[in-house]
Amino acid sequence: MHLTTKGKYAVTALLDLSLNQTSGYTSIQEIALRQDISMTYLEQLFRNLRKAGIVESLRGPKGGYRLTRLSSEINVSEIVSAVENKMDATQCGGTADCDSGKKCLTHDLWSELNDQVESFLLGKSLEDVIG
Amino acid sequence: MHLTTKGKYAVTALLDLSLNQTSGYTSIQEIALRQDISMTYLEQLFRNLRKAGIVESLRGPKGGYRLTRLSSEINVSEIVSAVENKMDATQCGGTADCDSGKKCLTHDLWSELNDQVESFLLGKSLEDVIG
DNA sequence: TTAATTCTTGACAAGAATAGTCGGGATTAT
DNA sequence: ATAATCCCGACTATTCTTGTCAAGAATTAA
Repeated sequence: MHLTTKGKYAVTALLDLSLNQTSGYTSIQEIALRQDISMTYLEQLFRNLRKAGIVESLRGPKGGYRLTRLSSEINVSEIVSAVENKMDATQCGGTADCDSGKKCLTHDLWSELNDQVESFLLGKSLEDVIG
Repeated sequence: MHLTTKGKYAVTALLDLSLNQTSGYTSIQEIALRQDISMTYLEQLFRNLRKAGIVESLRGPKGGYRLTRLSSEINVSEIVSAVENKMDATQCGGTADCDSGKKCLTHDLWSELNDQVESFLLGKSLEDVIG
């Protein structure tokens, strides 16, 4: 299971987007400055957030990004999943063939842990986090 | 948050130890063979498990490791903590000074996630995992 | 006592992943 | 047209994981 700065930056950036929401779009530069995150690195993350349908973009002056949904309709799990490689804690990636075809000793343990984390993050919307 | 093969190997090895418990000690080689884990890598992990007071060792022939407590009295959280670098999900490591002295936007979120994971793993003893 | 076995320790190395950079291209408001 | 901004792919540096290795210390069995 990995939760790295990728996921954390992404959540932070979207919270920033949510908090400073105007009628228009917010540029990556603004977010990068406010949250002290490398701008070019943020660009990479926003590519994935866009592919995942969490934000939409407009190019050119006055361009930038905005949320596609209300902040109450976007949960942390989908944000993290969009940018993070593998949150799955099982060795086999969930296929349960971790011990030469069979389930290994610890499969159910890590699988349960996945469920715990997943359901916690699913239940947290951006709005919830803002509090 | 990191959960890597270190933590998983450690739990697997201790489960193996628990399942194949005799009156004496079990060598790392046996465990490595049964669980298909690099022996020299396991040695490293057992150093930490020993420092953490989870296992005790005896050198020489008939030597090896054994649990210091009943498997019902050893939980997964302490095993993972013993070998894994940082399970803490917050950027600041819990000190809450993540945003130039103040709590960052996401501090409470990751802190809560920590608690979730921690309490889940604390509640799982080796015996529980064996089922 | 000697040899074999096993843990103990520290240093080293390969590979992968993260974190971040860079240069150029496409699009759009003004 | 020009400047702002997103878009994309490739590249690099650093860190972490995942080991390996060699030498040493302790213990048991013969």
